[in-house]
Amino acid sequence: MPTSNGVADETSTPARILDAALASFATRGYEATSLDALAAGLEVRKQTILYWFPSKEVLLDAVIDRSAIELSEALEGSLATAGTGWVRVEAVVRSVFRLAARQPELLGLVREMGRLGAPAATRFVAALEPLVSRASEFLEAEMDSGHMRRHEPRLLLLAIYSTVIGMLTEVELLRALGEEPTARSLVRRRAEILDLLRSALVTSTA
Amino acid sequence: MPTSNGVADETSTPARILDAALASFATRGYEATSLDALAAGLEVRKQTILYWFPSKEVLLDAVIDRSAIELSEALEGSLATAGTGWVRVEAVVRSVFRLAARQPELLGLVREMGRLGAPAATRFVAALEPLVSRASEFLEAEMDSGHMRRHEPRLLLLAIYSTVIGMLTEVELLRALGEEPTARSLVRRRAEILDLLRSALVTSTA
DNA sequence: TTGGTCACTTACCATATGGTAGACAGATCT
DNA sequence: AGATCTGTCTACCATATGGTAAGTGACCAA
Repeated sequence: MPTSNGVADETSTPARILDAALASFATRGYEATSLDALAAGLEVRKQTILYWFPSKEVLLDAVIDRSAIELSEALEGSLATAGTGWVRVEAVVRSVFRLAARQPELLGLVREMGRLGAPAATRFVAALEPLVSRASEFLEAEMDSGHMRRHEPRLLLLAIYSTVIGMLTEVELLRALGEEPTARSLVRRRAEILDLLRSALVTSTA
Repeated sequence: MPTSNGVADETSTPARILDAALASFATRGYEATSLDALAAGLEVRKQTILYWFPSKEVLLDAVIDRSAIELSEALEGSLATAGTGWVRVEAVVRSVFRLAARQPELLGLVREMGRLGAPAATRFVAALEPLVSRASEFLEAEMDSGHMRRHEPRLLLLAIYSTVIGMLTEVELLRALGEEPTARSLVRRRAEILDLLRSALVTSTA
């Protein structure tokens, strides 16, 4: 049986397995990822993977858990920013884009989650539930106090989420639209999203 | 060799295969769909599928082609609506929601396309290219004539697309947010999207 | 009647997949 | 030194997968 704290070390085998699995799940997808291919990329036998994670599904769960934590930590900070409603929304969107530049696999996994069946998706959503609740409550409070145009808070959240994820993960569509995955393009996409959201949310012109 | 016009008839074997494949590709995903499972659902031997579509990839291409045509036909009509800029945008969004109620698999496939590798996604995007160009040009013209707030047309298109698709296909997230997939919920989601888009696009208050 | 085509079936097959059993080297403990 | 534990490897396996080869009965034209 594997030691429980083996995952902590960044360079340990289980940590490397998690990294590779996250990357492959995010790009190729869960079903399209084979343990053999994963092991080959790590220069390790497949059975080593199964030693640390007794099944492919357990591996997925581990990836989900770790990613949800990283995602929460990255966003909760910016969600706690000071300032009026719009400033805070902008801070969160900016931090998502920063995250996408630093760890694109994380966003890819988020997208993949929406596709996987109930067990995995539910686990992921459950892990992010506190973040979602806080964001939803924040939006509602800001609308109550008149800082933002009135919308259904949870649906607004879904709309923001979908747009941001779309702008960051729809690589084929972006290519078809002439947007290559460069840093410059990322900045343009961020500006566009912020522009759209501001005009949809802000009540009075600054 | 199969006869080329076998697909035309709605109840023919190839047409039924296409229907089942579309449904499974849209919900389970392409890789997670096995020809055996597909055949079992149709009460047909797997080899019958391979008789009409010589490989799984060819079957996917056929599904893509047929779906792209249906999608184009459904949207081109509403895109040709008369009226000012916003009215036409609203008409298109409404027709997408109508389509989602009638043929939810079609929207599911669209979502799946963004996930599949270059060959499939490219084929799909290419088939929809005329529609995308026309929509993009329309948006640009409306912005030039001052009917709409200025945005990057292609990125705006992607934003609208992402939001609509998200509202219609993010079933797990919607459930977590308390939105069950009922007809009533669909109406609320549509209202929310239209509200968001209107405030983001329309220049003068009506 | 016969020859051929069409739609589909039964019988196989090579490969890849997730997963199991057990051996083995090195470190750690007694 | 001997026993135990840890991490990895070699060897194997049952199953599922996409795909091939060779039929079979129905229909149809000559």
